[in-house]
Amino acid sequence: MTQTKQRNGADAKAEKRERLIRSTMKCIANQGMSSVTMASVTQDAGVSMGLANLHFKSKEGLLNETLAYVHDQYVSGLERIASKQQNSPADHLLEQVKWDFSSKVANRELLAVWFAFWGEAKSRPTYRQVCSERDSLMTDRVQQLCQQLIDEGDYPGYDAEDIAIGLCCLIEGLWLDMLIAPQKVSRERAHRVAVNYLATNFPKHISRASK
Amino acid sequence: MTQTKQRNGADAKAEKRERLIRSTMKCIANQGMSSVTMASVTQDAGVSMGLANLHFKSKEGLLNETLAYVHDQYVSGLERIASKQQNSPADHLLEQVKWDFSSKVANRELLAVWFAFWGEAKSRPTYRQVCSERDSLMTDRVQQLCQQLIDEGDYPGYDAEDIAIGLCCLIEGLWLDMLIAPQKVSRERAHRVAVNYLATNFPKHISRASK
DNA sequence: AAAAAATGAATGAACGTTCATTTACTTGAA
DNA sequence: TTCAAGTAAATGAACGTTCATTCATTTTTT
Repeated sequence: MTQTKQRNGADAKAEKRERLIRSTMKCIANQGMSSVTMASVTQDAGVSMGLANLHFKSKEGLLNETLAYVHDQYVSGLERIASKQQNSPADHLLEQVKWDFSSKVANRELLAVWFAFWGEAKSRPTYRQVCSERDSLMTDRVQQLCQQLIDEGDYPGYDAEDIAIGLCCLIEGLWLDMLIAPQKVSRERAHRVAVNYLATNFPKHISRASK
Repeated sequence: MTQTKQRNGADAKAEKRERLIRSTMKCIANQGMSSVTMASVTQDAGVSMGLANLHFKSKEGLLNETLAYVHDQYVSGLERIASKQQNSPADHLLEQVKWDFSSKVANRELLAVWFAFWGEAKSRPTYRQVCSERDSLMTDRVQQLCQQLIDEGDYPGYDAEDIAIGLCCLIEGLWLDMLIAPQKVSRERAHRVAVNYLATNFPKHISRASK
């Protein structure tokens, strides 16, 4: 008897939900968003076709919940890093960057899912809203930290928002290249490039060798 | 009688081809890749459904040719900038960045098309190959220019490839934010952020005010 | 007149959704 | 504890729709 069968109803329901979402992610990564079908998702999850509609009402619902799932995962990572007492804004930034290129975040399946939704964002306001919210949460926090560094050090002519947007966009662009050209842009290289960005902007606080 | 009808056969054929591709781009941007249909594309182009299959053999063929079309457009832009006699590597880089955030390149319809293909790239080797080729052409050129600046100036510990990848990824990430959050990342801001990246890395060659 | 370009209705495969039915779990009285 | 009644979860075949593709026919160009 599997562990599944020993759970009670509520847990089983939640587990099926998550299993369907994880299968959706796998299908998006392996087949592409435009080839995802309810049949392939439910088959991968090992459940009947009807169940997906029972839990998510429709395919659209399943995709919306999948985006919400990866969104929440990322946001809770942000929160977790912020809640840890950091030694300094610089360390906080470095922790953030380190996490953004950890295997939890920057693995190709998850990146493929993000880019699949980004690729549809222009024509789907629902997707765009969730994606831009993730973007704001990340940028706003980074901007605060950059502002602290600017205030501490002597960095004339620096605009915290521009620098924050630069870091966040650099990270997203590095993710793209990890997806498209993984042999050229490895996780290590991507991380190094992002740290270099910080080191070049804040030489008094962060060195190129930082990890 | 329209201009179309006055052309000869070969020109008319080429024009229909391009019109179908442009309609495909419009449909990808407006409806999303996963909602593009042969019916919507041919209706937008004002031709019969059969014609698309006549010219492109299949929907897959039409999408492949659409990607090739935007690829060729970008690459010829690269070539054009490179063929112009530039005063210096720094000017060349600035010209490149300026073009990357011109309305020709960084308009939301075209960006939506790029991200639609990027979003499917993991599961479609054909797309990935074309996309990574564009990436290489861009990065290689930027890397050469960065190397020239490093050789000219005194920039200890600089790795041209890392800096080049940084610039290219920053540009791509800025494109993403222009697509997802255009009210936050305008064309002007994106351009400024990219120039700042160059100015911060090469302070002896490029100033923040550069355009 | 011959060749090329273009049409669009017809075809059949693929897909999302539904719902009558079955299976599994929970509850509470004996 | 036991068991029956009630509730929730899950099934999957059937249905109707959508879509890409085809091809006999028409229109346009050479």
